[in-house]
Amino acid sequence: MSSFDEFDAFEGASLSARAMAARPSPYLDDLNLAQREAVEALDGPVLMLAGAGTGKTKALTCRIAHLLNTGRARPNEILSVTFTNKAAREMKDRVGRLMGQAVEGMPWLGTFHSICVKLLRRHAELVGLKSNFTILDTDDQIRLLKQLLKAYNIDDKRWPARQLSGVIGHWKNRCWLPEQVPGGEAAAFNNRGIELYKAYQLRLRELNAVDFDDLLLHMVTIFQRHPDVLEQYQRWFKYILVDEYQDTNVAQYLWLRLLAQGHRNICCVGDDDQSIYGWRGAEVGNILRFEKDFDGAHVVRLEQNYRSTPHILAAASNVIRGNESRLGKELWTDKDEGEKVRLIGHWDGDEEARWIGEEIEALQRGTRGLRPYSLDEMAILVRASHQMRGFEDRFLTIGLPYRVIGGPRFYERQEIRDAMAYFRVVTSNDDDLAFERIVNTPKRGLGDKAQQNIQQTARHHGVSLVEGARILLDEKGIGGKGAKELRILLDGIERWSEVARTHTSRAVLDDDEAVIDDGGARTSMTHMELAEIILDESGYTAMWQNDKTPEAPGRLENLKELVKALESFENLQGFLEHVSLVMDNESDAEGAKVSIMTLHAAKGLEFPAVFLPGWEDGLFPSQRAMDESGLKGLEEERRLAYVGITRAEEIATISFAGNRRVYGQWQSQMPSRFVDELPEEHVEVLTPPGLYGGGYGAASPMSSRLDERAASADAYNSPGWKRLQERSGSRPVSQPRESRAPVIDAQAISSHTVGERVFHQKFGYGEIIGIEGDKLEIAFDKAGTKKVVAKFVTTPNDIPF
DNA sequence: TTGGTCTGTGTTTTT
DNA sequence: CACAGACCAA
Repeated sequence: MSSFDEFDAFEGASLSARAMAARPSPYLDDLNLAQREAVEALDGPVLMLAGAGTGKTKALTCRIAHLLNTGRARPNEILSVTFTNKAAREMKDRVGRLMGQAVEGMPWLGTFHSICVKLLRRHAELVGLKSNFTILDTDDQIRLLKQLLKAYNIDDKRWPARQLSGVIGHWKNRCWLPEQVPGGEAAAFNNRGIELYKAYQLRLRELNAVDFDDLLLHMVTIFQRHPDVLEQYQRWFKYILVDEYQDTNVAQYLWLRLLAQGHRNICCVGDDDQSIYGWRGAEVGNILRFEKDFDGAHVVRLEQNYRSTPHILAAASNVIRGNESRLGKELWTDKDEGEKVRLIGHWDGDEEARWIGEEIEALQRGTRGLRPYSLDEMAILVRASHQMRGFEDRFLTIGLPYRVIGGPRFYERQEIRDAMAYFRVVTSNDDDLAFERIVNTPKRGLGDKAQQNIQQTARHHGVSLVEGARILLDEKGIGGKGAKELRILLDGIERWSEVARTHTSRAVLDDDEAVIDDGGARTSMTHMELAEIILDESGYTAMWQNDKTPEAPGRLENLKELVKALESFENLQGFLEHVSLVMDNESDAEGAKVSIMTLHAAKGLEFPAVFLPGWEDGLFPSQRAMDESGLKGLEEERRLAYVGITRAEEIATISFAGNRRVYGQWQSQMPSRFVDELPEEHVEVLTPPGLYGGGYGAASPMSSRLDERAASADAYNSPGWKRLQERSGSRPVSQPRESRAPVIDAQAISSHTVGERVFHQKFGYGEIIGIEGDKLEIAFDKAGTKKVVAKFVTTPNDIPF
């Protein structure tokens, strides 16, 4: 059924193994003692505790190289798991480089999910699925659950599908099948959670579909119920490596333990201090418990840091010291001292954004004896994504190029999901969830009622929605505009499906071009052309072409990109199989830009200069984390702080604001408790230009509870606050708002007039309502009134007057 | 069926 | 404040 090329027969083992073992291992010379120990301890369980920036990936890839080089295993016998595709790719690259391109494949180096898909496609029938099952994205999942709630007559306003999805996800992360959910959880989702979970799983099986969590859950189930299958893989995977072990959830842990049970050749790499995904099921306990789970485990600590200066490391260490349950690690470096961690308080969030913008420009120029930094070397790491807006707004007005990392991923975008839904329907006509998504996109006059009709007909006849729709049409159960449009759509699907079927593979030359009989005219096309035709004929492309919102051109661009991405696949089917798991967001590489991202997104990255704004209690540590998870939550927040600080190589700048607009309301803020955990001797307190000497809480509106807190003696006595007061001293109340003279672009001034219609990259169309130097005040059609720099605005000539 | 207005809500996110 | 989802009127 499926090809077993990853398992090709193993011949001449001992001789080749011996020949391999005789090879030199030059890569070992590059390692420090601890790294070398971790690489050379090949057999038995190994826990590599790798602190931030200690060369973990290096050790991991060398270990793989060593396994191959000593002939312990061949590339296809090593199971090597990561969490992200990016990490998997990087490891593949680096192993390839170490081995001199000699490593073809490493078919089992990948994410938990992509490896599980591969395995599950082989054994799908053991959990009642066909091997061509579809993987649902979150949209599909929610839609399915909504239908379920409706069927169960549950008010989805009081009990939203999102919440149910969360509950089920939580259980799946723990590896509980519906019948295994413990009694203590029975009250979940209004006492009906377990019942609904069971129904959901049933429905998924009917649809021949799985969600992301199922990929692991099903594999664990299969391993547990079919010892013969498990044994086959236990024998095949001679060595197991796991990256970011602190992020594994129970399901992943069980999966690994089952596979490692035989030979126990498992090497887990991780850092308990960087466990920041507890809220989505990761169990720090997995790494804390490792030595108990794997008796006689060899524990290696990587503590020499190659990334940051001593001041930065000291600051990070001192913060993380506040956590109770740690395996214990102390990072050290032989780097020169460098700059102290810089700490600065601001009047409010706007001030903070303004200051950081200026500081970035100053670093760029190279000031105070520091080397000049390129924008690519700088990053702003925030706790919550809504903090990004302030920086974006500010950077847009001053014309500072930035890039936001970790926004909606490419394949999560509406237009990409829509397009993929079209492809899904075409490749498998019975993909009901995909059909549902596209049946009225673009608008075809097929609203709720018509769709319900189709659903009913389909269910009544026990067929797919596409089939049901056809029956409904034939029975004249639907009329008017909808009927006509539906007919066109169904005919289209039939036509495209035919092409997709006849056009099987690009790899086989003879089949390269599909030939369809189109009213006597012979047409041939590639699957890329087919994709374009689907999007055109369905009216989907036209929908965005007619859309006047500023995002529309970008969406069309993305669709083009999607079609281009098809090129590297054999056919639509092959594309769909991979895309849901593997597609990454596009890297907009052109030009140096400051990166803005969340602390979570920053894990694993490093930058010479890092800004950590918004260190205020309630924001960071987040109030919610503390309310919901108490001390555990606070400790995770603290690890987040640790991750943030350790991203910096040379300069770390922490800041907080005394006032911040939260949900439109001004609130006064207290400095984060983490600020007080910074070691004073490694911190330099900076003074913002124009910091009021008067104090933070006093001048702010007395409207909220937080306000009272800030205005109380407590706030003034907080050490972080005191320290700032001492160092910054009193200053006159009036001060320049801008420390730099505005640069005036003479051309810009002369080329715009009030009342003119203009176009802006980000905000779309708008009308100029004011001009101030080189800044234009523009009332945008969609984005409201903003001040932007004139050079970012164009006068479109296709707009009359 | 559509689109507009209203109401409620409001971390972190990979696959 | 800003956005999504629900609800209601045409």
